[in-house]
Amino acid sequence: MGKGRAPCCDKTQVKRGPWSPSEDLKLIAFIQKYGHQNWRALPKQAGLMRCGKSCRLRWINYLRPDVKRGKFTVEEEETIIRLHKALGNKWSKIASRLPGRTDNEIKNVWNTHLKKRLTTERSSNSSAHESKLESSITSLSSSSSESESFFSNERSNSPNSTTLGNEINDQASQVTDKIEEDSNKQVSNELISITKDPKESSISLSSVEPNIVTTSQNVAYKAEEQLASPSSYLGPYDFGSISQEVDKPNHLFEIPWELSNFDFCNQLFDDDSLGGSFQSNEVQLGELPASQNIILGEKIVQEIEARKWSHDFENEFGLLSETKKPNNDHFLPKDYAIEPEMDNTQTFDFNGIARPESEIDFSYIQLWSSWP
DNA sequence: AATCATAGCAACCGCGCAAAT
DNA sequence: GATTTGCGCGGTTGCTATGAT
Repeated sequence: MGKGRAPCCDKTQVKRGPWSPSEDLKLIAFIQKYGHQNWRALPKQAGLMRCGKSCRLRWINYLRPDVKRGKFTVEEEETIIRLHKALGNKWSKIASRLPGRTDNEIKNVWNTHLKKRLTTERSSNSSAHESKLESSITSLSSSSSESESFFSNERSNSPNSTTLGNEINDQASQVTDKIEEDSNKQVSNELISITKDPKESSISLSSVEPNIVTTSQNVAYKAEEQLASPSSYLGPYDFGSISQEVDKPNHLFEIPWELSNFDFCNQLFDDDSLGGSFQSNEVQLGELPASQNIILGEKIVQEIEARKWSHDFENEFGLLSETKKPNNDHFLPKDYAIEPEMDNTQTFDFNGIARPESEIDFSYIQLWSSWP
């Protein structure tokens, strides 16, 4: 064995392209139980034919329980615009100020919406009459960050800036100078707070940028609310905020919070036929042959599918008692509510096997039921 | 109704830095 | 200290949905 670390992965044997529901499930189940200390080793251990890099990306951008989906709020967009002005394309830095948003998502929003919008506003404003400029300046003074960004850029970047500058009267110049000065101060302060390592920084965000903190606090509060109220938080594919969702398939099924009691994974890992290799977190996953890991992943998926259809069957033939019916049907498509609400103390008997209490939290797992 | 253009977004690629050996 | 890989980041691509003609 030579120097350095082991090779990343066999590029010829990894799957690429869109992730399937079963792959998502395998990844979520594995990370829930074992975490992701080593992305390189994870795919093999989880039974995924994916590069570790791909797994990391999928987890961070899509499957993480705290990832926030849906349209960006006006406050978030303004924050992005401000931070982009200060930092440029430092998407991860910007994302760090927007809890629940990923750098990839922010990057996409910037490239598809914000950049375009700012360009449009610039061009429309550059052809405006003096009176309109004065009007804009008036509105700028009311601390619209987006407009601040536009205006300061306009003055410095527009080819017509000299001509325009001659048209602007002294009073307007004074106002814009003040705005730019304030804006630069604000940007500088943001830069300080962002570029400093949070662990080392003692700078209070609230002391430098009230608007951003307000936004962040809102987002943080919502995130906390979601975590504190499991029944209202459905994770990445949130039916509760479906009205805010864009470009999402309509047919989803969800694994409700209650399902964590079933912990079929635990049962699978305890299965004697697998040599009990997964009986505790102390087990070295690397010791398990890859083929067995793949079998484990497949079994997880199969069991979820079986549960889903079992439930559908019960619904179809009226075998589901009223007391067992889910109380969250209002946000779930009828056909895809997998399991009824369960007594937390009862163990789930699937195919005659009593299930132990769960260690894995599947509460936020939702999957596309129809995959292209 | 069919075709084409555009928008939106998930995923991949390649690079640089940090860390492991 | 040199070598090699892991990880994270920013840029880019390509697929899908939607709108326009």
